Amino acid sequence: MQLKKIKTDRPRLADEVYQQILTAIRAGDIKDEDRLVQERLAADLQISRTPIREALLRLEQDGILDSSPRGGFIIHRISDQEVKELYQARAAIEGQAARILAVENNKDKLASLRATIEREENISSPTIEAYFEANRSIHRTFIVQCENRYLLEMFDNIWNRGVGYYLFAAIEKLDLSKSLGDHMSLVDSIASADPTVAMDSVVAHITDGFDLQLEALAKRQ
Amino acid sequence: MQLKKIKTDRPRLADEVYQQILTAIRAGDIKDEDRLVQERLAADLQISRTPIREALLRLEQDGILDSSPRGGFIIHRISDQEVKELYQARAAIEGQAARILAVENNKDKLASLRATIEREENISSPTIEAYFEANRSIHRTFIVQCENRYLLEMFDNIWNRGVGYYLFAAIEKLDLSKSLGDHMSLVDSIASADPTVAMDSVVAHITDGFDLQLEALAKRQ
DNA sequence: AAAATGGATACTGAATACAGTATACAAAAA
DNA sequence: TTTTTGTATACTGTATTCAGTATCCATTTT
Repeated sequence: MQLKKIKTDRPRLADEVYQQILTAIRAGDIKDEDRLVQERLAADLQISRTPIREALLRLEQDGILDSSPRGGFIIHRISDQEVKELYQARAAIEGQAARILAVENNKDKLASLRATIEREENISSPTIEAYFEANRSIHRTFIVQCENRYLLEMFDNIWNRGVGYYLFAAIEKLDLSKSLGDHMSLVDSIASADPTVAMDSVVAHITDGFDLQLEALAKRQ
Repeated sequence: MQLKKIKTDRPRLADEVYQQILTAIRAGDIKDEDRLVQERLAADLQISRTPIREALLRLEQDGILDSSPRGGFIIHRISDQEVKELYQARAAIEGQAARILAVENNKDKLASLRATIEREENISSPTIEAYFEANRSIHRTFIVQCENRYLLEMFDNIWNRGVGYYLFAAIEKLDLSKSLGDHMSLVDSIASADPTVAMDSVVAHITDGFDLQLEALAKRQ
C-alpha cells in the first residue's frame, strides 16, 4: 500500500483573507469608495487583526489596493496612463508566450488551447464578470502552456490589478462572436511556427481593445 | 517663498528590514545555509518581531527567500529550469522595452542610455558584485527610459531573484571589454527605429549569457 | 463667510503574549 | 546497531495591547 505524503505546509489565515478580498473585489462587492479597515474586517471575520493586515499589505504590494489618507485601504484608482502601461506589459508577457509556443509548436498544447477557447466561450450567463473571467482563463492558458512560472506570475499580477475594473474585458456588447474568432486565430498564428507572426498576432489582439477600454473606464467615472 | 509639501507617508520598519536583508544577500553576507529567524533578527536589530516578519514574508512572496522546514527563511535554491525561465522572462520584459524605445526613437533617451553605459562600465574594483550591479544598472536604464512602471517592477523582481547568485552576471573573467561592445550595440539597434531589430538584438544579448550562467551555478554547488 | 485652532476619534505600526506545531535529539526497545 | 518513542526546544502564526499619528469636526477668530 502506497501512502501519500501529507502536505504539512500550514495554511495561513492571511492567504485566505487575501483570496476573499480579491474575490469580493471581482464580484463587485467592494466599491471604489469602500475603505477596508483592519479592525473592522477583523471583527467581521472574527479573527485578529494581524492576518488581515498581512493580507492587506500584500494586496497593496500587488498594486490592487492603496492605503487611504482617511485610514484603511481602497481599490487602487487606475489612470489612463496606467492602463496604457498595463497593455504594454501584457503585450510583453503574452507576446513572449506566443513566441515560445510558436517555436515549440506542440500539437497537443495547441489542441488544448483550442479546447479551452471553445469551453470558455460557452458562457451561460453573459455578465461582464463572466466575460472577464472567460477572457482571463483563455489568455492564461496560453501562458500556462508555455510552462514558465515567472511569466505566469507576472500575468496573474497584471490581471489581478484590473480585477476591480474588469480591465481587458471592455466590449461594446456582451457578444462573444467577435471574441471567438480572435482567440482561435491566435492559436492559428502560433501553429504557423513563426515566432514573430505569433507574437505580432497576439500583440495586435491585445492592443485592439485598448481604446475601447479607455472609453469603458471613462463611462465608469 | 514656495514651501515644499512635506511627505507624510510614514516609513515602515518592515520596508527598511526588507532592504537591509536584500543588501546583505547581495553583499554575500547571507550564505545559502543561513536561516533567517524572526526572533533572532529582532534581537539583532533591537526591534520587535512584527516588522521582521512582514519583511520576510514579502521576501518570500518575491521569490527571494523560502521558509525552511527547520524554521526561519533561507535563500531560495534556484534550479537550472528556473534560470532558463528567468532568462525567458527577461527577454519578454527587456525585449518589449527595446521595442517601445525603438518606436519612440527619442534622441535624448538614447544619449542618456549611452552615458549610463559608459559610466557604469567604469568599474573601479572588478568584483562579481560590482559587475552584477553595473550590469543591472545598465539594463535597468533601458526599462526606466521606456517609462512603464509595470515593466520596471517586473524587471526589478526578476533581478532581485538572482541577487543571491549574481544571476545574469556570469562571465569568464571580470573583463568588461566584451560587455562594453554589447551594450552599446543594443542602443544602436534601438536607434535603427525598427522594433523587431531592437528586440532581437536585446533578446540575443540576454540569451548569450545563459549557458555561461548554468556553468557558473554548477561550479557554485 | 472663511480661515484657523483644538480636541476627540479612528486607525495604524509596532511590541508583547500566548498557544500550537515541527524538528532535533536523547533514551528505550527491538 | 537500527528503529522507535518521547520530550524539550525552537519557532511560528495569531491575538492582544500600547503608543503615536492623521483626519474630522466643532468652535473660535478674523
